[in-house]
Amino acid sequence: MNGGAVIRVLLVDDQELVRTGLRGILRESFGFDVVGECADGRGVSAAAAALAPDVVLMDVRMPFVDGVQATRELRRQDGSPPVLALTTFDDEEVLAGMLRAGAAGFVLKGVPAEDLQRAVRAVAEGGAWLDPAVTARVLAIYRSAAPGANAADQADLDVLTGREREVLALVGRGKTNGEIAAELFVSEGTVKTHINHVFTKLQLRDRAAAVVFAFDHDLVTRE
Amino acid sequence: MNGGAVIRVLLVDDQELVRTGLRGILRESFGFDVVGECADGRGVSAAAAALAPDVVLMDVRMPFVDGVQATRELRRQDGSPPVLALTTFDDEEVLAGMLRAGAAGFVLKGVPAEDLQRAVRAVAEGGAWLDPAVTARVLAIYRSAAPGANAADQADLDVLTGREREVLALVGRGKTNGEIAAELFVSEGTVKTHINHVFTKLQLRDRAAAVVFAFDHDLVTRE
DNA sequence: CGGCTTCTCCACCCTGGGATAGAGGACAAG
DNA sequence: CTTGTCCTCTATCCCAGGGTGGAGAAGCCG
Repeated sequence: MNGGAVIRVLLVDDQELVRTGLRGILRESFGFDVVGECADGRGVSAAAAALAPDVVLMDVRMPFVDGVQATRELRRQDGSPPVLALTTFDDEEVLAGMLRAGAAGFVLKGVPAEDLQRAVRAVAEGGAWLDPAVTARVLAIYRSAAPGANAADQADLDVLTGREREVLALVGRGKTNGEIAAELFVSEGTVKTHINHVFTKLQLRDRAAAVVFAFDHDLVTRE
Repeated sequence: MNGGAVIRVLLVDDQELVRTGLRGILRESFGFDVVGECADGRGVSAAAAALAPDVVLMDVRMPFVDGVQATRELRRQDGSPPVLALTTFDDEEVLAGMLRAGAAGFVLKGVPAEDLQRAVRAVAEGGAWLDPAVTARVLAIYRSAAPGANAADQADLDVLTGREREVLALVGRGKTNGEIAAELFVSEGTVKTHINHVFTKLQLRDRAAAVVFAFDHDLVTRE
């Protein structure tokens, strides 16, 4: 997208002063070009479409349309530039909101100029950037959801045979016995047998409980 | 723990050459003091207890006891120093393993010396640090698990009445109609009525599908 | 007031799913 | 070869759960 050339930046912040500051910081080190500015979230999508920036530097708290909304809207269009979120306070809700809205990075105002430049560059090149101040919280969430989170679950699961695990996974996705039978090319009776074994081994009452179990143990991937 | 004073570092890496390099980098900028070294994961806990470092710089791939194991063992003791993971390749499994083992940071070998110094300092001071190269993947996981993940769900849920949501939440926890009836002090027939309404409104086939729905929409808290 | 929603309950019917008790074949370990 | 595990399939029995249709009470709102 941008082969070592100048990085085109779109600034979005309601305060003129902040925009001026950002402009200054980006001009300090060559390699950046502020191609446009918006004073609030309205029109960001249009500006991005017209100016084709490599990255959008987006404030969070703004009048009319805030950064979260604007980011969500922008990211809905494909080919849209990545967003680097910019905010003064690292509120948990704001952090989660921006990242979930599709922001590729998150920096706090008041970081050294050099860090900001690095963040913009990282995001513009398709990477991600997190301000060290918020990394700890993101990590905490990551740990509770990271792949391999079910290390301890093995203890429960390894009493099951491979086929039983397979069936349980399908039960966990809400399938009926008939569907499971069709999917595995066996008779419905066989499915019932496997399921009964699963129930017995895991002390589950019915398939609803099995679905709960499957989710708790990450046998199914969400949505 | 360390009021602006020198940061005491314990190096753990099987390659003498790497340790030498790290020593060099840390000596470059004053403020660091390498108080000890280990050539593999064995003895890290003992060394940490004896030397009381502010941070442990831990390689991942090592003979005998690898970084993940060593970190897990170290972090089990309270008062143990934070661990900064150090590795050459950013394998997903390694990343997840170290962070889940309790590492407070993750850097790739070959980062600029300055970044390494910042990472060590951030972690030593109780913060966290992620190498920009791995930030994107951590963010991806974060997004799928972050608080407020159910913002868009409201659209589906608000077709339900309060009572229906209540019933659905209990179905989602694997309860039978009888149990739900008892819990809500109504007859089982009433529960059936509510559940049927839920099924109709949300186009769910049976209670297993309802459990899946409940989990997908965070109506139930995991475990 | 009359209409609307929500919550509650009842009665009927029918199917899917779960419990139980088998049995045979494939394959590996001992 | 025997034992054991796993996968497959069969054949009952029976009830919780789900479909349908209706109805009364309470509350809200124009």
